[in-house]
Amino acid sequence: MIFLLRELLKLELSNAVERVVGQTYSFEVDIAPQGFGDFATNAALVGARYARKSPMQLAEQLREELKNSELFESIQIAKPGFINFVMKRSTLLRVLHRIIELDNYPVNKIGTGKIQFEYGSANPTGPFTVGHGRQLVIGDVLSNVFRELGYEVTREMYINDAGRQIKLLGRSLWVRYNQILGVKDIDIPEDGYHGQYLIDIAEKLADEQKDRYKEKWDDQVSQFFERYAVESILKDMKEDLMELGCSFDVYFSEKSLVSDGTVDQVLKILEQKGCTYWKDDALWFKVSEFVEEDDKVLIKKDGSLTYFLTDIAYHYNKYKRGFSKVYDIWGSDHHGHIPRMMAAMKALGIEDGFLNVILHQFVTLKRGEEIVRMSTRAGEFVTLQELREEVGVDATRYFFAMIDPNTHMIFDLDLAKERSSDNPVYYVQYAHARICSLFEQARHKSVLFEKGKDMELLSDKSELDLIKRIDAFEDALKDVARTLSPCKLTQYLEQLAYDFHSFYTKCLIVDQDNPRLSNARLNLSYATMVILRKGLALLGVSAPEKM
RNA sequence: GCGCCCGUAGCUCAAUAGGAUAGAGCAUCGGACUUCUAAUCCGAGGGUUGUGGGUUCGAUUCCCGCCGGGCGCACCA
Repeated sequence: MIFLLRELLKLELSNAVERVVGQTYSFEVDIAPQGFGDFATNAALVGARYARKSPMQLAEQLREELKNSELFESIQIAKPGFINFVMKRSTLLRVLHRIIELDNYPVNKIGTGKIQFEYGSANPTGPFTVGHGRQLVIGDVLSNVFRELGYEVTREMYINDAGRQIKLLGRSLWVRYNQILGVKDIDIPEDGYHGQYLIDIAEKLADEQKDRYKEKWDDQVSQFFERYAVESILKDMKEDLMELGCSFDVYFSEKSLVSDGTVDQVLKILEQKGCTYWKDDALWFKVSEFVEEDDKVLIKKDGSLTYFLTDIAYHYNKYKRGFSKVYDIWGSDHHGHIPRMMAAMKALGIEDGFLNVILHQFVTLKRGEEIVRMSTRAGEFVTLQELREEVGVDATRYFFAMIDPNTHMIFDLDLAKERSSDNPVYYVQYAHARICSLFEQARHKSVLFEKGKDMELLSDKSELDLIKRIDAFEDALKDVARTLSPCKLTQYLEQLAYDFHSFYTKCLIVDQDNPRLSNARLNLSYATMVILRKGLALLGVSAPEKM
């Protein structure tokens, strides 16, 4: 049974449109701007071309058709052809009753099927940077929202524990270890890892192993240092994830794709389809056959595998696991990787739409007037941990969620630190804390809170605005899913908090002399609280009862 | 040179699959606490949406050119 206001309206309108125009088309229903009633639709504007009438004429006909509906108090038509609806108060209250009755906002489970979000994937060659933080938060929030909408979501992190970078990491650690043992004339390779964290790890290692590997280097030693470095760094990374409130269902090892034969399988398929060839002692994939890009190497002439090859294998593995769609979240510097991955998907016979890539732009850090340049290899960056410790988990998560992934983001550290109380997260949290204190007050003053009663007494504009906003929660979630941008949710919550704060300022909620009106307003506050909690939980941000 | 993304208030960002008067926060100015948390509310100022065209009832949004910025263009990942 439909109880959301906009859903109800859309249904009635669709029926009317079908009767009047004789066909269906998509249109919008929104909360109307100030002075244009409760809700507004562009149905007549969009439909004008199908109906072969002017928008105003069509609007008039639709109004006539809807005249007898029980939902509306009145229907007006405005300038180019908007139809504006004033709802009956009893209609507005339906949502509220439903939420109170369920003690929850029942989101329509429109999602079907198994999907996957892959994010936070990083070389285990150093701690997470703030850039990773952005990606982690985007992925985590999107996963939460898709799950809320009914999808079966797997959160996954790909661990690039193979390849040249890992060898470099092992070598870099070995150099640090030797430096600690006093070996001179030994330096980290030019393109190796120079960060302080490797010195820390080397110190621990030197402590454990003494001079066992001093000035000794062969394949076995190399492997030992690689493993030691990766394990140490992974441990720190997982701790970081826990602190940030990000959990994954699967940590997928790149190495495992070789050992379990997936890579060979993929190579065989590509060869069979004639998508590969040998040139200069290397194996190439015919990217150019599928998209306008140059061919790429799969197996290097030294026999080692490229990242491209293992990534194809990884996505083949995802496909075999039965996901209907997978979403990869990558930094924008990887955008060049998209066309060739799409080409590979085609070559493997995987249907369009399976692989979806969400790119996020870089995070620039600003300290004072200075832009902080960041590079993992040079060891010049601010870690996610430092950021989290400076501004707190709630602010970190909220800040990353509130900006569209596609927007280049400037993170002002001083601002985040010094003016932390100006962060919008506190604005939303404060609304929740205020509601909690209202119930405290009600108990204190012995004002009775009875769920689901007296709500017909709600009539102030601020009260009705708040109801409409509560109603729109599901649309906010759908917007997040459609645009793949968590900022739609933070924006909605700020709107909701704003509507609540206005209502709070204008209406005395706990009033001993007016117990029934108080109860009505407590019910409205309660419904608001339900949404705030739910929304903040989806963001992974706490909902404090006191501030 | 080619490709991807971006350009909106002084700053950080929004603006739903083209919609009505382009919105918030910070900053600036002026109001509101003897009554539920002033981390709040009410109001004011601040914009030729980088720029020039095009598409149409209507463009911040779509298309083309130009200017400016970020990022790619590896047998790195």
